[in-house]
Amino acid sequence: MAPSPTGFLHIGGVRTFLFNWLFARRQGGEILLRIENTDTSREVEEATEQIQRSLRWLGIDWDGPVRFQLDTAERARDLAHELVARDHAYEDEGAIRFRQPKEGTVSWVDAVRGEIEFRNDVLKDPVIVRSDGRPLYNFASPVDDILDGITHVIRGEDHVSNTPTQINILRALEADLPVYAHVPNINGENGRKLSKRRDAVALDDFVDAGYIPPALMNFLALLGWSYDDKTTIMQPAELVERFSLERVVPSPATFDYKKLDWLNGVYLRELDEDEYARFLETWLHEHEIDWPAGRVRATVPLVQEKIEKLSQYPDFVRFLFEDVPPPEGLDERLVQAAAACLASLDSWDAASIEQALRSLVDELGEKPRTAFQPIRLAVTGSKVSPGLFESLELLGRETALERLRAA
RNA sequence: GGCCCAUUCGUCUAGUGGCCUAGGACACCGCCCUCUCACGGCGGCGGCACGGGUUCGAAUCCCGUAUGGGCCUCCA
Repeated sequence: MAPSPTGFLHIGGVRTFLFNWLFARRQGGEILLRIENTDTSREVEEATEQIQRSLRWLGIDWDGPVRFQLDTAERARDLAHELVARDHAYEDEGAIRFRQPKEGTVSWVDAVRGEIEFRNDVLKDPVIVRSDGRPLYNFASPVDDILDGITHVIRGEDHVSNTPTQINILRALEADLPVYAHVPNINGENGRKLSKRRDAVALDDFVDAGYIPPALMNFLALLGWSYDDKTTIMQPAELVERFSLERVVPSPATFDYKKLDWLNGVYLRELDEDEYARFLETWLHEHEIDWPAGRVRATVPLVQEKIEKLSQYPDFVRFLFEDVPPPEGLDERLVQAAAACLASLDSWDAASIEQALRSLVDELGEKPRTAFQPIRLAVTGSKVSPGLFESLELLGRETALERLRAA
């Protein structure tokens, strides 16, 4: 995995890394994280840290220390001079250019796209070492691939046209070729390139929205890859067990945020309540919402089936943590009858509350559907809420009665 | 403009010449369940870009066209 430290990690890049990781772990191989920082002018401070943090959040790891491309600059320079000595490269205004073969073709069997062939005469002689002595990506990258013993290069399709040059360089260096796999791009919802302005693209945006790692990983894995014609839900371990480059499709995919929402909901519902509470607490903490942990934990059974993103949580249960303004225009007779009924209840639990309110509604000759709605509105301040009886139990008798009387 | 790549329901995909009157999932619509919302169940809508070949037979192979994309930096 070889990001350049020019900013936050783009979701398309995350997906490419995921394929690298799934492949390496599936094969029992090693995966390296190499930061391609030869363009010091574009380097963004913090980016290296942030990239690692994002990958770890998703659950992607790597073997050994992080490598930096600049660390091998000297070695690359030496090899460039060697190429000059052997007439495979030449000096040009202080820089060094690689001399492409002038005839014939260069081709490789791409692990996702099959055979790809370029004519050598359309390839330009690329600068491989700048006049200031720093190597450029198209040279530093294959050189590091040799140095690191890279067997498989899995990267975005935007690198397809760099590949013939890198292969020619590797051949001039008399090195073995790695297997190349060029995975498709990810498009935004309009089928065009993901745009920073219109689409959520930074991994942090997804963390903020309240997606959880295994759900996002599952979703990303399915963008351009499938296990078979039926299976959708796959935990990280299952993805590792099943991944193969042969089943990566060559055509670009459009990011479907609604499907991600659904998938995240599936994962959220599968969590046990304590895990769910931990995700909630982390998310709330990061958004500086300071609600008591015990009560947050108590809301879990009320919300787990209802929301599909953690970011929907605060609005959904706010009435349990903060005051609600008394609504206007409710059926006063009904609300006050409910208050009286609940005031005289022996035991304050959801089952008793439900039983009492149901018989009240029955006595009044109302339909449950229409009768419970004003009560919900008085108690939660909203027409949409968790289950009414469970909500009342958790709210406590005192507060519940206050709100009913105020309405 | 040159080179390279891609093209199955709105979206992600299954499909590697007969198993396809093209399967699944999300979305959407309808019904059921139901205290709202959700969950769940049942059903529905909807697709092989186009044109030529090859073949007894093509979503699958070949050619062309169209559309979309990538790259053409002393960026990565």
